Amino acid sequence: MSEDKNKREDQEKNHVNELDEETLFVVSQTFKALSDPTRIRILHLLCEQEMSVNQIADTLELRQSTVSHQLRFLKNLRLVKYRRAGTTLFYSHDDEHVIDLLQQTINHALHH
Amino acid sequence: MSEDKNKREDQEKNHVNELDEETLFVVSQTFKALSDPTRIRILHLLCEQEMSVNQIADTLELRQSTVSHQLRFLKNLRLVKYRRAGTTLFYSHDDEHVIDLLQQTINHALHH
DNA sequence: TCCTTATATGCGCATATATTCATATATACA
DNA sequence: TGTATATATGAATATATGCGCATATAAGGA
Repeated sequence: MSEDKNKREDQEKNHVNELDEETLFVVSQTFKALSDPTRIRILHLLCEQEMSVNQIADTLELRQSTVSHQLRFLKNLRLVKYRRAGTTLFYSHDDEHVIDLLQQTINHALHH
Repeated sequence: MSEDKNKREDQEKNHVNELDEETLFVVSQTFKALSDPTRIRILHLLCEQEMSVNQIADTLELRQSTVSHQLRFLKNLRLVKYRRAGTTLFYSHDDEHVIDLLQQTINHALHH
Protein backbone atom coordinates (compact mmCIF):
# COMPACT_ATOMS: atom_id res chain seq x y z
CA MET A 1 0.00 0.00 0.00
CA SER A 2 1.44 3.32 -1.06
CA GLU A 3 2.22 6.21 1.22
CA ASP A 4 -0.02 8.21 -1.01
CA LYS A 5 -2.96 5.96 -0.44
CA ASN A 6 -2.45 6.11 3.32
CA LYS A 7 -2.48 9.87 3.23
CA ARG A 8 -5.67 9.84 1.26
CA GLU A 9 -7.42 7.44 3.61
CA ASP A 10 -6.31 9.34 6.68
CA GLN A 11 -7.72 12.51 5.26
CA GLU A 12 -10.99 11.00 4.18
CA LYS A 13 -11.71 9.22 7.42
CA ASN A 14 -11.76 12.36 9.47
CA HIS A 15 -11.90 15.87 8.21
CA VAL A 16 -10.77 17.25 11.54
CA ASN A 17 -7.34 15.83 10.70
CA GLU A 18 -4.66 18.33 10.02
CA LEU A 19 -3.76 18.66 6.38
CA ASP A 20 -0.36 17.24 5.56
CA GLU A 21 2.29 19.72 4.51
CA GLU A 22 2.37 18.76 0.86
CA THR A 23 -1.38 19.12 0.42
CA LEU A 24 -1.28 22.42 2.24
CA PHE A 25 1.42 23.61 -0.14
CA VAL A 26 -0.38 22.52 -3.29
CA VAL A 27 -3.67 24.04 -2.18
CA SER A 28 -2.15 27.35 -1.15
CA GLN A 29 -0.16 27.59 -4.39
CA THR A 30 -3.27 26.95 -6.42
CA PHE A 31 -5.17 29.72 -4.71
CA LYS A 32 -2.17 32.03 -4.82
CA ALA A 33 -2.13 31.69 -8.59
CA LEU A 34 -5.71 32.92 -8.64
CA SER A 35 -5.27 35.67 -6.08
CA ASP A 36 -3.69 38.26 -8.35
CA PRO A 37 -5.86 40.47 -10.60
CA THR A 38 -3.39 40.35 -13.48
CA ARG A 39 -3.23 36.57 -13.47
CA ILE A 40 -7.01 36.37 -13.20
CA ARG A 41 -7.38 38.60 -16.24
CA ILE A 42 -4.90 36.51 -18.21
CA LEU A 43 -6.52 33.21 -17.28
CA HIS A 44 -9.95 34.64 -17.97
CA LEU A 45 -8.83 35.52 -21.49
CA LEU A 46 -7.35 32.08 -22.00
CA CYS A 47 -10.62 30.44 -20.96
CA GLU A 48 -11.97 31.31 -24.37
CA GLN A 49 -9.07 31.13 -26.78
CA GLU A 50 -5.37 30.74 -27.08
CA MET A 51 -3.44 33.98 -27.43
CA SER A 52 0.10 35.14 -28.02
CA VAL A 53 2.02 37.08 -25.40
CA ASN A 54 1.67 40.33 -27.30
CA GLN A 55 -2.02 39.78 -27.95
CA ILE A 56 -2.55 39.36 -24.23
CA ALA A 57 -0.47 42.44 -23.46
CA ASP A 58 -2.37 44.53 -26.02
CA THR A 59 -5.78 43.30 -24.94
CA LEU A 60 -5.18 43.87 -21.25
CA GLU A 61 -2.98 46.96 -21.68
CA LEU A 62 -0.06 45.42 -19.86
CA ARG A 63 3.67 45.52 -20.59
CA GLN A 64 5.04 42.61 -22.51
CA SER A 65 7.41 41.78 -19.69
CA THR A 66 4.63 41.81 -17.13
CA VAL A 67 2.65 39.31 -19.16
CA SER A 68 5.72 37.17 -19.75
CA HIS A 69 6.59 37.08 -16.06
CA GLN A 70 3.06 36.07 -15.09
CA LEU A 71 2.90 33.45 -17.82
CA ARG A 72 6.10 31.94 -16.49
CA PHE A 73 4.50 31.83 -13.06
CA LEU A 74 1.43 30.10 -14.45
CA LYS A 75 3.55 27.78 -16.57
CA ASN A 76 5.56 26.67 -13.54
CA LEU A 77 2.32 25.60 -11.89
CA ARG A 78 1.26 23.93 -15.16
CA LEU A 79 -1.81 26.13 -15.37
CA VAL A 80 -0.96 27.19 -18.92
CA LYS A 81 0.85 25.65 -21.87
CA TYR A 82 1.98 27.05 -25.19
CA ARG A 83 2.45 26.09 -28.80
CA ARG A 84 5.04 27.73 -30.99
CA ALA A 85 4.33 29.20 -34.42
CA GLY A 86 7.49 30.77 -35.72
CA THR A 87 8.62 33.34 -33.19
CA THR A 88 5.16 33.59 -31.74
CA LEU A 89 4.03 31.55 -28.74
CA PHE A 90 0.34 30.85 -28.36
CA TYR A 91 -0.62 30.27 -24.77
CA SER A 92 -3.67 28.38 -23.60
CA HIS A 93 -4.92 27.11 -20.29
CA ASP A 94 -3.83 23.66 -19.14
CA ASP A 95 -5.73 22.87 -15.95
CA GLU A 96 -9.45 22.31 -16.18
CA HIS A 97 -9.88 22.16 -12.43
CA VAL A 98 -8.34 25.56 -11.87
CA ILE A 99 -10.28 27.12 -14.74
CA ASP A 100 -13.35 25.65 -13.13
CA LEU A 101 -12.56 27.24 -9.77
CA LEU A 102 -12.08 30.56 -11.50
CA GLN A 103 -15.33 30.37 -13.45
CA GLN A 104 -17.30 29.35 -10.38
CA THR A 105 -15.96 32.24 -8.39
CA ILE A 106 -16.47 34.79 -11.15
CA ASN A 107 -20.05 33.65 -11.59
CA HIS A 108 -20.60 33.75 -7.85
CA ALA A 109 -19.25 37.29 -7.72
CA LEU A 110 -21.32 38.42 -10.70
CA HIS A 111 -24.56 37.11 -9.24
CA HIS A 112 -24.19 38.92 -5.92
CA MET B 1 -32.95 48.16 -14.96
CA SER B 2 -30.16 48.18 -12.39
CA GLU B 3 -26.50 48.80 -13.06
CA ASP B 4 -25.88 45.45 -11.46
CA LYS B 5 -28.10 43.64 -13.88
CA ASN B 6 -26.38 45.33 -16.82
CA LYS B 7 -23.01 44.19 -15.58
CA ARG B 8 -24.29 40.66 -15.27
CA GLU B 9 -25.74 40.58 -18.76
CA ASP B 10 -22.65 42.07 -20.30
CA GLN B 11 -20.54 39.41 -18.70
CA GLU B 12 -22.83 36.57 -19.69
CA LYS B 13 -23.17 37.59 -23.29
CA ASN B 14 -19.51 37.25 -24.03
CA HIS B 15 -16.91 35.61 -21.88
CA VAL B 16 -14.11 37.30 -23.78
CA ASN B 17 -15.22 40.54 -22.13
CA GLU B 18 -12.90 42.01 -19.62
CA LEU B 19 -13.95 41.54 -16.05
CA ASP B 20 -15.13 44.73 -14.42
CA GLU B 21 -13.00 46.12 -11.65
CA GLU B 22 -15.34 45.25 -8.81
CA THR B 23 -15.67 41.63 -9.85
CA LEU B 24 -11.93 41.40 -10.28
CA PHE B 25 -11.47 42.73 -6.77
CA VAL B 26 -13.97 40.36 -5.17
CA VAL B 27 -12.56 37.34 -6.98
CA SER B 28 -8.95 38.14 -6.16
CA GLN B 29 -9.81 38.81 -2.51
CA THR B 30 -11.62 35.50 -2.26
CA PHE B 31 -8.66 33.58 -3.58
CA LYS B 32 -6.23 35.61 -1.52
CA ALA B 33 -8.08 34.50 1.60
CA LEU B 34 -7.43 30.91 0.59
CA SER B 35 -3.85 31.40 -0.53
CA ASP B 36 -2.23 31.34 2.89
CA PRO B 37 -1.45 28.03 4.65
CA THR B 38 -2.40 29.38 8.06
CA ARG B 39 -5.79 30.58 6.88
CA ILE B 40 -6.35 27.29 5.07
CA ARG B 41 -5.63 25.36 8.25
CA ILE B 42 -8.00 27.55 10.25
CA LEU B 43 -10.82 27.30 7.72
CA HIS B 44 -10.27 23.59 7.40
CA LEU B 45 -10.74 23.23 11.14
CA LEU B 46 -13.87 25.35 11.06
CA CYS B 47 -15.35 23.17 8.31
CA GLU B 48 -16.14 20.63 10.97
CA GLN B 49 -16.90 22.51 14.15
CA GLU B 50 -16.91 25.89 15.77
CA MET B 51 -13.86 26.63 17.91
CA SER B 52 -12.60 29.34 20.20
CA VAL B 53 -9.52 31.39 19.35
CA ASN B 54 -7.41 29.57 21.91
CA GLN B 55 -8.65 26.17 20.80
CA ILE B 56 -7.58 26.98 17.28
CA ALA B 57 -4.21 28.26 18.47
CA ASP B 58 -3.62 25.14 20.58
CA THR B 59 -4.74 22.73 17.89
CA LEU B 60 -2.64 24.30 15.17
CA GLU B 61 0.26 25.31 17.42
CA LEU B 62 0.02 28.97 16.54
CA ARG B 63 0.31 32.11 18.68
CA GLN B 64 -2.93 33.56 19.89
CA SER B 65 -2.18 36.83 18.13
CA THR B 66 -1.51 35.09 14.84
CA VAL B 67 -4.86 33.34 15.00
CA SER B 68 -6.62 36.53 16.02
CA HIS B 69 -5.05 38.48 13.17
CA GLN B 70 -6.09 35.88 10.62
CA LEU B 71 -9.58 35.61 12.05
CA ARG B 72 -9.95 39.35 11.70
CA PHE B 73 -8.87 39.05 8.07
CA LEU B 74 -11.42 36.29 7.48
CA LYS B 75 -14.10 38.19 9.41
CA ASN B 76 -13.62 41.28 7.25
CA LEU B 77 -14.34 39.16 4.19
CA ARG B 78 -17.32 37.61 6.03
CA LEU B 79 -15.82 34.15 5.68
CA VAL B 80 -16.20 33.49 9.41
CA LYS B 81 -18.56 34.60 12.14
CA TYR B 82 -18.52 34.16 15.92
CA ARG B 83 -20.80 33.71 18.88
CA ARG B 84 -19.86 34.91 22.33
CA ALA B 85 -19.99 32.78 25.47
CA GLY B 86 -18.69 34.83 28.35
CA THR B 87 -15.20 35.93 27.45
CA THR B 88 -14.85 33.20 24.91
CA LEU B 89 -15.62 33.67 21.22
CA PHE B 90 -16.58 30.63 19.22
CA TYR B 91 -15.77 31.05 15.56
CA SER B 92 -17.39 29.18 12.70
CA HIS B 93 -17.35 29.48 8.95
CA ASP B 94 -19.84 31.78 7.28
CA ASP B 95 -19.51 31.30 3.53
CA GLU B 96 -20.59 28.01 2.03
CA HIS B 97 -19.26 28.88 -1.38
CA VAL B 98 -15.75 29.53 -0.14
CA ILE B 99 -15.77 26.42 2.04
CA ASP B 100 -16.83 24.56 -1.06
CA LEU B 101 -13.93 25.93 -3.09
CA LEU B 102 -11.57 24.87 -0.33
CA GLN B 103 -12.97 21.35 -0.05
CA GLN B 104 -12.88 20.86 -3.81
CA THR B 105 -9.28 21.92 -4.00
CA ILE B 106 -8.18 19.86 -1.03
CA ASN B 107 -9.86 16.79 -2.49
CA HIS B 108 -8.31 17.48 -5.86
CA ALA B 109 -4.88 17.76 -4.27
CA LEU B 110 -5.36 14.59 -2.19
CA HIS B 111 -6.34 12.52 -5.18
CA HIS B 112 -3.30 13.45 -7.25
C1' DT C 1 -13.41 47.17 42.71
C1' DC C 2 -9.67 44.04 41.72
C1' DC C 3 -8.12 40.05 39.50
C1' DT C 4 -8.17 36.56 35.99
C1' DT C 5 -8.95 34.87 31.54
C1' DA C 6 -9.92 35.43 26.60
C1' DT C 7 -9.38 38.07 22.72
C1' DA C 8 -8.02 42.16 19.92
C1' DT C 9 -4.84 45.50 18.25
C1' DG C 10 -0.72 48.66 17.08
C1' DC C 11 3.77 48.51 15.63
C1' DG C 12 7.90 46.83 13.60
C1' DC C 13 10.62 43.39 11.24
C1' DA C 14 11.56 40.18 7.70
C1' DT C 15 10.17 38.42 3.60
C1' DA C 16 7.37 37.89 -0.57
C1' DT C 17 5.34 39.86 -4.60
C1' DA C 18 4.33 42.62 -8.76
C1' DT C 19 5.99 45.68 -11.95
C1' DT C 20 9.32 48.05 -14.80
C1' DC C 21 13.50 48.92 -17.47
C1' DA C 22 17.16 47.22 -19.97
C1' DT C 23 18.90 43.56 -22.22
C1' DA C 24 19.37 38.74 -23.76
C1' DT C 25 17.69 34.98 -26.54
C1' DA C 26 15.45 32.81 -30.32
C1' DT C 27 13.33 32.31 -34.77
C1' DA C 28 12.38 33.65 -39.50
C1' DC C 29 13.80 35.59 -43.51
C1' DA C 30 16.33 38.52 -46.92
C1' DT D 1 25.26 36.52 -42.05
C1' DG D 2 22.61 40.41 -40.74
C1' DT D 3 18.17 42.31 -39.45
C1' DA D 4 13.55 42.36 -37.61
C1' DT D 5 10.18 40.55 -34.56
C1' DA D 6 8.54 37.93 -30.50
C1' DT D 7 9.48 36.48 -26.12
C1' DA D 8 12.26 35.68 -21.88
C1' DT D 9 15.09 37.10 -18.20
C1' DG D 10 17.80 39.72 -14.55
C1' DA D 11 18.12 43.51 -11.53
C1' DA D 12 16.03 47.17 -9.10
C1' DT D 13 12.26 49.17 -6.76
C1' DA D 14 7.97 49.75 -4.44
C1' DT D 15 4.51 47.66 -2.05
C1' DA D 16 2.09 43.96 0.38
C1' DT D 17 1.99 40.35 3.65
C1' DG D 18 2.51 37.35 7.78
C1' DC D 19 4.08 37.07 12.24
C1' DG D 20 5.48 38.14 16.95
C1' DC D 21 5.87 41.16 20.96
C1' DA D 22 3.83 44.06 24.00
C1' DT D 23 -0.16 45.93 25.43
C1' DA D 24 -5.12 47.17 25.34
C1' DT D 25 -9.85 45.84 25.90
C1' DA D 26 -13.67 43.19 27.54
C1' DA D 27 -16.27 40.04 30.37
C1' DG D 28 -16.91 37.28 34.53
C1' DG D 29 -16.22 36.22 39.31
C1' DA D 30 -14.33 36.94 44.21
